[in-house]
Amino acid sequence: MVEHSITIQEVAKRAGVSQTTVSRVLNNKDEITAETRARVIRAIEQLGYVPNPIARGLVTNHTAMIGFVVSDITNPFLADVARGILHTAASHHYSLSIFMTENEPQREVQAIRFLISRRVDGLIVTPRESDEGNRLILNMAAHGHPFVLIGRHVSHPRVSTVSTSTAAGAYKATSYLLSLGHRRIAHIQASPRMGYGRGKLRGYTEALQEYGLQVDPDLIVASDFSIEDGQRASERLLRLSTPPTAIFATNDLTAIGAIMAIEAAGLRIPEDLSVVGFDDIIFARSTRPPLTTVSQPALKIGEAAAETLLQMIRTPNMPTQEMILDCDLVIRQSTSPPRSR
Amino acid sequence: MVEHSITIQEVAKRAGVSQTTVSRVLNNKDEITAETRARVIRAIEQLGYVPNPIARGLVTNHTAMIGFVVSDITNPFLADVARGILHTAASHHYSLSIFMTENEPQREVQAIRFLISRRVDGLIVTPRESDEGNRLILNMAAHGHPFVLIGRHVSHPRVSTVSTSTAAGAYKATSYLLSLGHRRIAHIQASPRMGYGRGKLRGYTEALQEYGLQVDPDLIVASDFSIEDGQRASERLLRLSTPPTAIFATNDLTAIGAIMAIEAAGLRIPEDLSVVGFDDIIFARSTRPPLTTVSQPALKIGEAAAETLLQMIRTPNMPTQEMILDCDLVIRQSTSPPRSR
DNA sequence: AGCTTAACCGGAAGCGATTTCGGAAGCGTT
DNA sequence: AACGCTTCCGAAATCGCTTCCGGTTAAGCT
Repeated sequence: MVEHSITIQEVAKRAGVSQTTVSRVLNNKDEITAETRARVIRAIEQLGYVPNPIARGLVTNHTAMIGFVVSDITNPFLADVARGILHTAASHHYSLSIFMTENEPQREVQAIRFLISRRVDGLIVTPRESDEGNRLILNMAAHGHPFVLIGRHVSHPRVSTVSTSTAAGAYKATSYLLSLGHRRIAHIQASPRMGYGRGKLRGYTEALQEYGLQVDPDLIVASDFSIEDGQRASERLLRLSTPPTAIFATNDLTAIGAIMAIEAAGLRIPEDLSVVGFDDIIFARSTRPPLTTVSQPALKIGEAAAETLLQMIRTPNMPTQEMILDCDLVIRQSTSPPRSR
Repeated sequence: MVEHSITIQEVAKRAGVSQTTVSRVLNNKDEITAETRARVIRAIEQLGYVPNPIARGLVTNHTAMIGFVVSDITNPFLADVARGILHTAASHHYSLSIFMTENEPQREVQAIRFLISRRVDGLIVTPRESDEGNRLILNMAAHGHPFVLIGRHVSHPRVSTVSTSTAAGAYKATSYLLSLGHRRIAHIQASPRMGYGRGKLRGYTEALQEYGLQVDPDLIVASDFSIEDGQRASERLLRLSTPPTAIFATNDLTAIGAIMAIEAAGLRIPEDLSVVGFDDIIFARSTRPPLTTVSQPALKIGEAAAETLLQMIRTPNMPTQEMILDCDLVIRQSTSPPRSR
């Protein structure tokens, strides 16, 4: 249905040269007289010729497409990561193909397979972590497909990682709460099926231990990365016989859920309960009170991921990159010393 | 670098048939004996063969990719639209290529050109509206490329539209404020460079006129679709000699900005000032007070857009579709009668 | 038995680019 | 004048698939 678009042949004919020559000026290879080059360029412009990347891809085995498999584009943090990827991909004339897994384990595998069958030149994946997924990644990497993983690690020369120091971030957050005087600090943890939460738990634990505190398993609850689930998790916490005086949530979405649950219970933040989140999404500023949280450079993560992926595509035996970006505690008004000691 | 992947030839050899036959079972065309078909399928499975869509695309002139040009994937409303598109695209084995314009006029044109040069089978675009963009869309549609536009209209047999009754939604919102007793109702309008705000202004105006009120140009301010810009716009409103008692914002982002500005000015919501937004993003629930807003079925918009695009791709001379979905006022706690009359 | 027809399958062309190989022309050197 | 190098360009093969056209075989009909 789409009308015939002009081919390299027609350009060649018009310029009075061979396809070979046209191809050469297109990819400016080899030497070509300034004059013929000019003639070809003129023909290209007159005809409005645009090379067909499909045909090109067939022979070069490159598509100039990268794939992004993401759990949930609706999470503002991940949307920002996507924006970063989009930026650098576009600036390198790469297109981005997105696939959402909605946190369903087997859909990660499905996504990777799908995008590879579409012949993307490389893949960025975040953030689930399943054994099956890791196996597939390893397998595909062994077949030469480059990967960059965000926030998780797989050991193979064709897979790089960009992540953030989430453990350090969690440590900062928890320490801050401790320094305010809190002793019963709950942690809303990423549910095991999300992968991804190990570092934060470690940072949380270390901070507590440094203060000579035991971690109380009652104070650790699992949640999906959503407001609703954060709400549910917090309700469980509030029902405890001796509830926490502070909640450290695995991300801002769950923290927002916590805020809503706390408010619904008729308690006040931060007077009755402090809460801190993770990610510093834009909406962390618009809660009441504004959310204390650990910021992650989402845009930079995306850009870095895309940048290293493009490098890996360009140079096949590049050594694996391991980039770790910093997290910073940003203190707003959802935290204060506990009411009574 | 990517290892050689097996081709249809090897499958054919292994199954002891011709490529033609393999191709036929792949696309289940023509008649093939159950027995040969089984043999071919077995060969495919044994070899783990996956057809190369690049090669296929070269001859069929279809890529099974659709393009999505979006102003800002970071806007939760648009992220939800994207999710809807992703859903139905994936379920039809189409992949989605996303391009962001960041609301820069010329980048819309760039995005459309880019995606078409990549040979996508069709395009979904939202929401900017520039003359140049419209011209290009018209031009490309005339070349047979199918489009579906979200929230805007271009008249051509190859371009369909899915939109929402924003005028009716704005009318409901404004009427509600009027019924509460408000008379000075400001409107934060989508800045002209965003396109897209005409309907809302109309609904707003009609509601006012129905109450016998003039629209006061001082009460209409323009803003980009961001929290920050909504904040700035609201600050201007608050500096008015007789400020409004209610603000109807063009979307939830600007409404959130309004809430922040109002609070920063030491005023209370809804006692001193009511605010209503548009879209009903998830974070409209997490502001304090929760935001009264007009909901739009973002997910459905995306799904409908993708669905009609796929239909247009499948049947070249399908009549244009015009789908209009409903908006509903959802009343939360950011609105109340004005303090004094 | 002989002929038509339908069912099933294969050969080869072609999609639009890149790339290999080699040829022609121009130039300097001996 | 002959030779060898560059420099510039073209012919043709190739990538992996679909599709057109036609051939073979078996079934059906008279």
